[in-house]
Amino acid sequence: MPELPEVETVRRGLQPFMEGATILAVEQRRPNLRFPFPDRFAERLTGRRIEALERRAKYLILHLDDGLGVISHLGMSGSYRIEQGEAAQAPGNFTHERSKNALHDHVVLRLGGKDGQTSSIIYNDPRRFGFMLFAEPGQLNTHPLLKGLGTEPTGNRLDGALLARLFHNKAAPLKAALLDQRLIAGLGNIYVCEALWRAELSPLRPARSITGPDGASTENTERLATLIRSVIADAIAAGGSSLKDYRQADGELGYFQHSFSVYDREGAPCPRTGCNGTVSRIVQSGRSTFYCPVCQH
DNA sequence: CGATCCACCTGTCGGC
DNA sequence: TGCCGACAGGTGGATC
Repeated sequence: MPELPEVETVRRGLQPFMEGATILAVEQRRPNLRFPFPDRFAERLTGRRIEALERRAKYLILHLDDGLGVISHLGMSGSYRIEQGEAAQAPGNFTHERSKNALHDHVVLRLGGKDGQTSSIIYNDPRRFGFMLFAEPGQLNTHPLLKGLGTEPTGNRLDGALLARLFHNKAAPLKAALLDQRLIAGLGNIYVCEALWRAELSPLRPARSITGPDGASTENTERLATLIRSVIADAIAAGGSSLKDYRQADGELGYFQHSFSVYDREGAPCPRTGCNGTVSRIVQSGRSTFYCPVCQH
């Protein structure tokens, strides 16, 4: 269930195991996910040291000691889990009571940490919309999947003035504009719905209608920018709090159980104090939008 | 060019 | 119970 906050939560969970670790072995169990694995995938990873694990938008990027970049995207259903100890010693041994979920374990990385501990990092992805690709040394910034990405909604670069510039002359509905990764990178269906609800803005409204003439900042762009940042920050903070038990009994990386104001709450009363509206579900660009038609204008 | 749709997959859930 | 359709957190690529 990965939007930016979930991917950041995964990154924080993997980082202590990955950074500084050496890749001892790689098991690639099928030829492709959404895309074919790169040629010599396992071979080029084996023996390398992982220098850093970075997140950009919804992508995870491993930086290896020979300059190779590994770009990992979780798609709709991808997840990583960490196994330590005996269970991790036998990748491929899933014949006994290992759940049928193991059917979708597509990649296993055996790591030797700087502390001498070994671990297995397992990528699972039932729908296989995720992928792993290489960026050759020095090519990360020009990689086709990364070069067009817009501004991160973390930090302070996303403000009302930037949003106004991005949306100036955009006829597309706010919902579609906020999902456009070339404008803001990392927002997905859930947090777009939640941010628009917080900002009391209708997802149907043309993006350009909240900017001033000539793309000037307005109260609306200021408020929306602020609330996008806060919803993402809140979600990351909540995901982070679930990190303490990232390794559950089954070894699954647990996602924070979000409680949403509108997402997936069709028919529920609008939670805004003083609003007597009901959460609606409509379809925009083929995807569900949840919003309150009473207080979002 | 920009804006819109579809395709890619498997799993789950609700209705009959 | 079983079957069937709708739907799911994303995005590259085809098409207009």
